[in-house]
Amino acid sequence: MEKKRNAFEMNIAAIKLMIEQDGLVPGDRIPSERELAERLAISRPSVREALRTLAYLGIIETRHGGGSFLLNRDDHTYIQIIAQFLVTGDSKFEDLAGTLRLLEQSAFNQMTDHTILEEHVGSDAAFRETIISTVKNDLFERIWRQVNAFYQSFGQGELYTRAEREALLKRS
Amino acid sequence: MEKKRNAFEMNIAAIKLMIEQDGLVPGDRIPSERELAERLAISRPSVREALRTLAYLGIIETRHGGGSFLLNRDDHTYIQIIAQFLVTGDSKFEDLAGTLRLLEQSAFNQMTDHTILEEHVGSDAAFRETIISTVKNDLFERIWRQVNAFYQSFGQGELYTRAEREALLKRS
DNA sequence: AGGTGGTAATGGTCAGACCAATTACCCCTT
DNA sequence: AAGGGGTAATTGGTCTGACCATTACCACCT
Repeated sequence: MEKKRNAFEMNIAAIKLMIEQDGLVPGDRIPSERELAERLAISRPSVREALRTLAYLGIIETRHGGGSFLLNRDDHTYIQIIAQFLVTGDSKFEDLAGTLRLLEQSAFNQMTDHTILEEHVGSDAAFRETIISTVKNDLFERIWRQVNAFYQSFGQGELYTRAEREALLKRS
Repeated sequence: MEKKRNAFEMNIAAIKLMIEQDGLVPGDRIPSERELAERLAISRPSVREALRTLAYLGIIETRHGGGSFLLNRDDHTYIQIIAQFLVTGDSKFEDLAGTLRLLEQSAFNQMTDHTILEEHVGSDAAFRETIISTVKNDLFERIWRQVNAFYQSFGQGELYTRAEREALLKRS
């Protein structure tokens, strides 16, 4: 008997259920706030609290005067949200570079053919991007991309020098 | 010049900033909705929309009549939220295990002394936890912990068999 | 000092209003 | 009939105020 839960979470679940039952697909418009309030028998402020959360998570997009629309899964931003809260803690900046090195090293080690990196040895960004892309793991890639974005936001330059990149290739 | 952003997201950022500036730590009570509305010069409904989102993400916890409290980072529930939305689609669950393996492999490779792992070879969880802890990188450890929590939420068992763990040690 | 009750503070929810932006529609012109 | 323009309706954005439910606080009584 734990169906109590917060009414707020129930509202989110109800909206998601309604979206599913109505057979809405990404790009479709969901009912207006006033219509949702009526169908769910709750007030518009309550509907808005749920919709704002869904919008923050990237599930939907709201356009002033236009309505709310279901977004594609690729547009979902919860990964960014997680990273945002992960990084804004007391983690030190040098952790960023260290984490990037660890991620890229593990990706590099699992590569079977390193020759495709030779053409990118001149560019730090392309070199590292190529390494990550060979993993063929979407979650891993998104994590790396987020950490890298934070690293870049600090205005840092290259993570490796050209000599380091060449040494990596020579060693393999 | 893209500081426009949604007022809603600015409110969330403002609340997070206020929490930081006030030096609040997990467990502390944050100002009441009415006080927040006054300090941020916005209405209570707007404050609530932001607070409900933070509560849904597990950043804060609200108690009816009691107030809102800052939660521990470990209590954050965005992992469950992601799972909730991700699991309904063509979720690539295997990405989880793959990402964990990559993270732990990179951590393992940069260890200089593998002997401390011998006493934990009997426990998959302790074995992997020990590997990660040797990195001494807070951000890396938090990322791994989140991904691992996500993996555990699927009710999965051991990531490696005992034989695999022993083979790892023997090879080093 | 300990328990107890009342009161204040706080979150939960709602109704209604008004503004801003967009969309839909109808009418007019050509 | 087709196109364009302008107005009305729709929809999200925000606020005010109110009331209830729950909790926290504190003075009071025993």
